[in-house]
Amino acid sequence: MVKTFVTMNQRQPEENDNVSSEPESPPPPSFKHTKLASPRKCTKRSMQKRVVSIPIKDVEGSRLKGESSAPPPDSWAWRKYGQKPIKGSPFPRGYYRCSSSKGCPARKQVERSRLDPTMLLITYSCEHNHPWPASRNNNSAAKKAAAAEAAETETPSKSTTVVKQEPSTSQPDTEPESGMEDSFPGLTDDSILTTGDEFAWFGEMETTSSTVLESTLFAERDDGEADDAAVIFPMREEDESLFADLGELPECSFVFRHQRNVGPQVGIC
DNA sequence: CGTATTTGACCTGCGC
DNA sequence: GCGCAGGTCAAATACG
Repeated sequence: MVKTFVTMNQRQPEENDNVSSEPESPPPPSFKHTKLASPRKCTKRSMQKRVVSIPIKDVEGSRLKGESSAPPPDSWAWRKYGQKPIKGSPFPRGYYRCSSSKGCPARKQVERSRLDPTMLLITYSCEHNHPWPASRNNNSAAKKAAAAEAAETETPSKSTTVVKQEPSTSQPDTEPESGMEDSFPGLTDDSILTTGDEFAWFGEMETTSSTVLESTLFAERDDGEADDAAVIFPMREEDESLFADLGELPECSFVFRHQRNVGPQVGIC
């Protein structure tokens, strides 16, 4: 339901490789067997991230064993590969790797919001320009997730989209009232859409009810205090046009069909 | 028995 | 250069 793409460009200013036509080679499937730096290079330098915040109640159906940060079900299979306590946060962060297909570079981190423990912050990341696997729901995890989602009886609600900053140290959620353009003057349509293709898969992410988008992209703002800023804005026409380009993705339309009954945001895929 | 999760150790990046 | 924190690995364990 979230339909914004964000490019992680938080370090070297010259890192325009996010929009480069020279895609970085995907990591070899075997890199995990070593402890070399390549995987980390992938995550830090050429990784795109997208942060989604959703109410925990919306994912309760999928939570297991009272886990504090169980991920909500979505169309992809995720395999947990780690969990770490985060400094300053009472809640651990879970690390998940995409298991929908072999060699899938996508990862996501799931943690509770420090400011609002009722919210789950989910950071999706994928190596820049790495194609998202065409297939999905092709393993037991995906099926389980789908089943959990199906079992979810809560009524989808709200259609508010929130875009906020999320610096690496994590920040509390606040709720400015201005729209995206006002809050993020440096953010152009280009800055978002240039990664749309690479993040096509993300348009498929199925979440429930309200959605919060958070991005470190905005952490580069002028005053530096924006770290704590979150911008909540209703999905509007310009936003729809912003996401319109993503509509060309066939699977995106799948999401649209899937959630067409939950509100106008489903049409902005 | 195969797969997923847990968890301690290890590695890397970054700030001081 | 050092220490800290975040991120990942991989062995052990749990689960279906």
